[in-house]
Amino acid sequence: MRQTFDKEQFQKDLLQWYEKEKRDLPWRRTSNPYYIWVSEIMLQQTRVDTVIPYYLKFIERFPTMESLAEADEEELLKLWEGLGYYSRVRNLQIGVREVVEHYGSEVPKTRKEISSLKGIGPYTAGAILSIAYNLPEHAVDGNVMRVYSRLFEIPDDISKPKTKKIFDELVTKTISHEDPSSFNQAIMELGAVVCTPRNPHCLLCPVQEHCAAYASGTPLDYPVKKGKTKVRKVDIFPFVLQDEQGRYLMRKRPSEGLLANMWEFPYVERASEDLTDPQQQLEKQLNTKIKVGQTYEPYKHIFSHLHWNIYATNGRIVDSNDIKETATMKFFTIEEMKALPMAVPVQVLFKQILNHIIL
DNA sequence: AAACCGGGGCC
DNA sequence: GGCCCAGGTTT
Repeated sequence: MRQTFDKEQFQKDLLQWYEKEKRDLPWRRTSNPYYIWVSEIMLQQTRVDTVIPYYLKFIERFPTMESLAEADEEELLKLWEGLGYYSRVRNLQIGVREVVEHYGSEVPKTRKEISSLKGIGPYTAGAILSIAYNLPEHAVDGNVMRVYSRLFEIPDDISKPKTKKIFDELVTKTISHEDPSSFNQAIMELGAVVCTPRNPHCLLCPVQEHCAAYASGTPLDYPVKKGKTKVRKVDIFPFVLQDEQGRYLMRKRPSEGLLANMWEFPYVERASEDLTDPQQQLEKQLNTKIKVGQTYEPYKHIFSHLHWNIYATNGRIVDSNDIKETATMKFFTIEEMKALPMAVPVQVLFKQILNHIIL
């Protein structure tokens, strides 16, 4: 650490600012470690404003760890619908079950024990320990790395796993032992509202005088991050297929991988240079004949690592006796479909169906 | 160490 | 269109 850094004054400036400016968020009105846990999982890679309504619904439905431990996965996924990263909620339930069964329903208070729980990595362990139990543990996320990389002009590439150790140690050295909970939340709050990626509000920053990058006029040079991921483009051909009774054929995705266990309209995918007919592909896959109807307006869905161009068609199964219903391939009525967890690109189609029926 | 895993907001 | 977000797990 550079010699001119005044740790005590830094903590004081930061905590005074936080006490005055902190946002009133639902999970800041509790120190219940289970509620903090839920909020931290939801906040992974997800913005505060998005999380708030999901958090309130989730806590209302599952006010205790015991109630969550007993929940059906389908209901969990439905509550999580639209948040993304659906394995988060399954891991959360697994972790909560471990606490109920092996820790007497008391969230453990050591990094070693809490880190052993499913879905709790180094960041979430530190966040729960500090926020709920007021222990001086580091909780380093993207915000913290950005703030500290500017405070100390850290030249290391934050996309490299090895670099994280530098930030863990810096936070451990500088964290307030009088109020670790507020300290960690204050750093994250600072990163969220002041020390932002593109437009840092340095003139409003409570720790401006402690910031090496500000002194050098280089905040935008930090954090150092490189490494691009190129997105794969795929054409998706979903078929909205009804049987003779007007029910819709839905398919449940595999239990692992992209959008695990979510429901979808059966689709085939095709690389752009492939010329095979999607309808024939699906007929072969389902071993049935399809009478196609109309096509929907094509639309896109962007994942961080994948770019879907979606060309949907509706139609009918010529003879629904061809389809042997299974746990992962069934006909549903509209009302039944409303209870199925569907990812956003699937909901786009479902909403079109609902609108068409009303008209 | 690198790949995988959603979705939305912002510039 | 690219980047970012209160990351963790798997390979």
